[in-house]
Amino acid sequence: MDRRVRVRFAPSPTGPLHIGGVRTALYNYLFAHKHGGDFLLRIEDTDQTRFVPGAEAYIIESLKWLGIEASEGIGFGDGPHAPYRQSERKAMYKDFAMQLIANGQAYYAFDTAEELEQMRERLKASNVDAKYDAITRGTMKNSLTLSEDEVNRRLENGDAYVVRFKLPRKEEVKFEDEIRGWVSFNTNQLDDKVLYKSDGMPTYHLANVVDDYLMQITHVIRGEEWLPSAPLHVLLYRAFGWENVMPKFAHLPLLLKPEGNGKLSKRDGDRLGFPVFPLNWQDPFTQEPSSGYREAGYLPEAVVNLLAFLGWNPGTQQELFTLPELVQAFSLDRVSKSGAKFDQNKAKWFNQQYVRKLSDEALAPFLSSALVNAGLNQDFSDDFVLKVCSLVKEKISFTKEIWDYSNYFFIAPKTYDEQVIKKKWSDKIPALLLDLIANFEQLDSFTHETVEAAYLQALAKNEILGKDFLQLFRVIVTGVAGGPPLFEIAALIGKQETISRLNHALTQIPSKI
RNA sequence: GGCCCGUUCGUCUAUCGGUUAGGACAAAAGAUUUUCAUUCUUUAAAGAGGGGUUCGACUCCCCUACGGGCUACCA
Repeated sequence: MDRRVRVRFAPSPTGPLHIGGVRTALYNYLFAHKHGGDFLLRIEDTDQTRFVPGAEAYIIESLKWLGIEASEGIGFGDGPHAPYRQSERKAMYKDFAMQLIANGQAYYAFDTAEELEQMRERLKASNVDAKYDAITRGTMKNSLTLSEDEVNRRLENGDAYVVRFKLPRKEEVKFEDEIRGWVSFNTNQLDDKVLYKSDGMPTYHLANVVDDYLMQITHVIRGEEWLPSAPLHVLLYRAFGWENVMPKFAHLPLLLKPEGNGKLSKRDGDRLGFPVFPLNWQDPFTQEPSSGYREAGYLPEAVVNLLAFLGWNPGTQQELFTLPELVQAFSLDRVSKSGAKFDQNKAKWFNQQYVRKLSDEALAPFLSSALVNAGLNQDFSDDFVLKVCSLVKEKISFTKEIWDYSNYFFIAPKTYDEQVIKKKWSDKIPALLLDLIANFEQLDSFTHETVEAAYLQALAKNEILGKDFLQLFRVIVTGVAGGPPLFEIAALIGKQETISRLNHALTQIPSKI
């Protein structure tokens, strides 16, 4: 039985999507495209208490920024299974819960929070696992212990109830995980999970299984944190009689904190010195900001590439992959089993590779927006900006660094690298600068070749060696000790500006020594 | 605590019983670059521990240790 591959990414809108979630979405996307299938985005908003305004839009914007486009679902155009937001599917879950009750696979439970608490306290005191299971269910207030009349009375009365799954006793549940191989659990360890909550919403377990069934999902690719509840899901498919179309499971290794302990969490925010979110985010309740990859100067292609390699590799030496290339190369059996720590250095390297590949035209907007911020955007031509990009491109690792490395093209330096001044300035310098200025004045064509020739001529005349002056010359023109080839910088900023900077140095620097 | 999953250089990883255990990032050294960056060359760096199975184990099995996840009317 060959079914069209259909996978889904099903986040909860409880905050910004963190990169672990992004990677899960990416692997789903890659898998779907690899097999010519569908990738859908479903929003699992069954917990109304944790709903965060803006989170859903954030998730969609993040995926779009990264190019991880869904073929159907919220934000990407509804498909045949709309709605894709579980809160809007609310009505249909109850029927499924009732179906299970009718089959004797689930039951009503009327226990209050206090009663549940008491039960747990009691069991803990006697050193027994505190769970609502085959043993304890007989001591609680549910449709298994209460008379039919009493249950009906309570239901008619509108008493609060939940629907719990009646877990079979001492049963070995096995399934073959696409990444981990055979995994088995004993139902003794599990509890009678709530399937349907007293607020009329399903829990994750019910909604997830029902929706995956209805949406004809063939592969469930999700984080390892779901592994312990996978047997419950398997049992649910059985209880519904859907075992023949049960999706295959693939539980992804977790993304760990770089400093060692624990999985990367939303709460890590900026504490780690690198973004854990794709986009900037501000918590609507606390106003607390969190930074994102986009704003930190990462390119979406780089983020996709580096995330793909956290827990997967192609088995070849190739490390740089475009999204289509990843689709080609991806396979679940090359996903590793153990958690991966995020490595900031490697992330930076990936980004650097992509920044270098950028055309000047593609890089220019990042510089232009910095110019707008500096109020200088009117003063320079597109062509000039493009040339600056070309010169500075290989110096930067992140797009947002471009201004730091190129501001002297637009603004004459106000300060000079002190170490270089201290080391290289001497009494012979002013005369040399004067000659340089004179030579430059005579140039009709101000190119890096003519500038260099004029520079060499002045050096020779003053009997100064290049190694004693070039870096000082650089500092005089740019203010800083490093950068692209100096004569090209001079040629770009032009004759007048270069001369003006020399004059400025002549008047400013001697007084500072 | 219980259950489940995992464990190769500092980090991401290759290896699917026989290799001098390979690559990348980071680190160190050198060359190139008038500078910085780049680039190139080189160096250092790993199978958690203990038992088996086998002619042979990083690879298969068991135990221990360690790490992680789950243990809600959260997902």
